[in-house]
Amino acid sequence: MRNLNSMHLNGLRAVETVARTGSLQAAGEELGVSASAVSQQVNRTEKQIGKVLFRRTSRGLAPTEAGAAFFTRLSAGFRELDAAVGQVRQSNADTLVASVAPSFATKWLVPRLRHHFARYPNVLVRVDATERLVDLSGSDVDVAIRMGDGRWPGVDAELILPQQVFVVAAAAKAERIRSVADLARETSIDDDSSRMVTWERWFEAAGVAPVRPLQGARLNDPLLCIDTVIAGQGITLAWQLICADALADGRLAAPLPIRADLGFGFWICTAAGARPPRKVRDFIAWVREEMAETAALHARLPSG
Amino acid sequence: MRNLNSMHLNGLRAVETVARTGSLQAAGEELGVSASAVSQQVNRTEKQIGKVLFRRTSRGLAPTEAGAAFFTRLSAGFRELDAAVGQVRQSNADTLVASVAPSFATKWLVPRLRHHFARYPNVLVRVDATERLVDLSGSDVDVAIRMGDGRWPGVDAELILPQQVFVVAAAAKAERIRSVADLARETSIDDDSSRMVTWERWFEAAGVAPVRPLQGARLNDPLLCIDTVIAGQGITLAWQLICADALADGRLAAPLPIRADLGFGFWICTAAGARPPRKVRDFIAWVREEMAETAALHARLPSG
DNA sequence: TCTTCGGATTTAGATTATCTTGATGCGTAA
DNA sequence: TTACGCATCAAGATAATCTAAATCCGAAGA
Repeated sequence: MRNLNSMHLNGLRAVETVARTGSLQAAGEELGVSASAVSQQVNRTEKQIGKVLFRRTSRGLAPTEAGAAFFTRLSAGFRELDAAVGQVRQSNADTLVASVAPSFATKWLVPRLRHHFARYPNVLVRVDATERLVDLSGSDVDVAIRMGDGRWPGVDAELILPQQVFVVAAAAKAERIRSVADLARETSIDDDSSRMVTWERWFEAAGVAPVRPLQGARLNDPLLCIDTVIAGQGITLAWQLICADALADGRLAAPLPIRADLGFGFWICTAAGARPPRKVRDFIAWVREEMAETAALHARLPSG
Repeated sequence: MRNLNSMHLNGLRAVETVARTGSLQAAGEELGVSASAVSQQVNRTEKQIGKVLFRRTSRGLAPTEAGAAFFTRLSAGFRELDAAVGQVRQSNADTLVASVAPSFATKWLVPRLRHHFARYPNVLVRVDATERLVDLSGSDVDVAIRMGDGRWPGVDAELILPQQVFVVAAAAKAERIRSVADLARETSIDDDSSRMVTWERWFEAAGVAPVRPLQGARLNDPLLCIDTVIAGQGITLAWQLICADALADGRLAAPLPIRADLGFGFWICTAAGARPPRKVRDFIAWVREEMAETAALHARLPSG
């Protein structure tokens, strides 16, 4: 941008408009300023460029030939800018950005996205899979689905899927676990990506005397924990969403009948106080519907 | 430009620069303002667009995905503008605009232009053939070649080809004209594109008693007059440049031996007071050289 | 040739936009 | 925890830009 940085862009816009409309008056009208202002802009730009761009005639400004090629490219440039602005503005209307945890994206959202597309073909859903709790009013994220207790500042949150927490183990290992006391002999694979699910809180919510499983790996992704457990490396505390299919097909088992309610689940969140636009309300309604099936499935999960 | 007219272009430039450089500081440096100023520009632009374009991180601004496509097009647009400005600036160096009368362009300049190109292949000469006396400092015209007495305000003028004025007629008609008195029986085809050449001034300069030729057509182009005279429609006052070839090949004859000096000729003019750039000085030198041949040719012209 | 008219330009002052500085906040690295 | 880098905010200073009215200029018409 060597040439451009020393130019007044508004001057260039004035020049382009004058070239296109043929007079200062018309250009001024299009730009919403007086003809005088346009005149000054054009003159300044001519000075900056070092060439006379218009011949002043009694019925307006006519491009000099030196200017003709210039105006063509100027117009092309401004049209491109215009299109860029138009596109990014419009993209508001037809794309929806959902920020979700990677585990939720993998296990639930992405597999169902084609249903959403079938119903709302005009809306492109972009999934922003991140651990980070994004600031809904300070980013381009329209909606977030988060695991937690629903108490976040600055968001309106609706509980869409309550979750219980229970012990899971690979099928072979599960047979050795008949009671809570047996946990003390097992190695625990802990997820530290969330502060919500801990053995302490689980024993407390389950209302049983705490025992101490052996300390195994600490991973920062619940799905990683599940995979590690499936591989027979130990046990972990899980909730329905992340282990439903592994329980259903027998790769995992829930050896104990205790499903503790830690008061958490999945919430769908929008920026506080603002009525979400249509596309977001549609998306939320769609999530609720799909969630109904998921919740029913979870209720039928084998355990104990 | 529906979208663009409501935007601050400088804001867009700020956004583009930040996207490219990755931080407000760097962008500010490139734009020559403080980081704070860039921050304000970016924020305002985000407000105008209605979308958050950057994620604020502790080591700079990172584009949101919504922004990525936008920045691509923004950059393309600004590059186009930049190229346009660069081109029109540079075109100064390698094109030369010469404003000449149509008759001079046809009879002299255009036929010789290929010599100029042969010697200065980098310089594109654009011939602006117009009757109008252009304002050399208020247009993109670098040099003008004008017929007259050299007294024009605002230009530095150099006489390159003095011209005499004499009576011409088609060969057949010329035989009937033996003396000035015979002119009274002829029809005169007058050029009124210039005030310089009139029968009154010619008789005065020739120092002979005026007679009145019959009034024929009045045309606004000396070449048109010549053609009309060649067609046998009458006589006219001409000067060497416009009738040299017709005299040489016999289509025209100059029946009288009087070549009146009206004090006019062709002058090459540049904007007053300014030393012309190299390309213009080269052009003028070239014109002088070519003119030497032309003047020699004119001296050998048959007459009387 | 004179007048008139449409448009461009100039000028000065008023109004806005923009910038700078210094303070503040926030997240990462030491 | 502190320190650092960077973004942001706030207020005043500065500079760009606009408007209005007067003026200029060339073309068309009387």
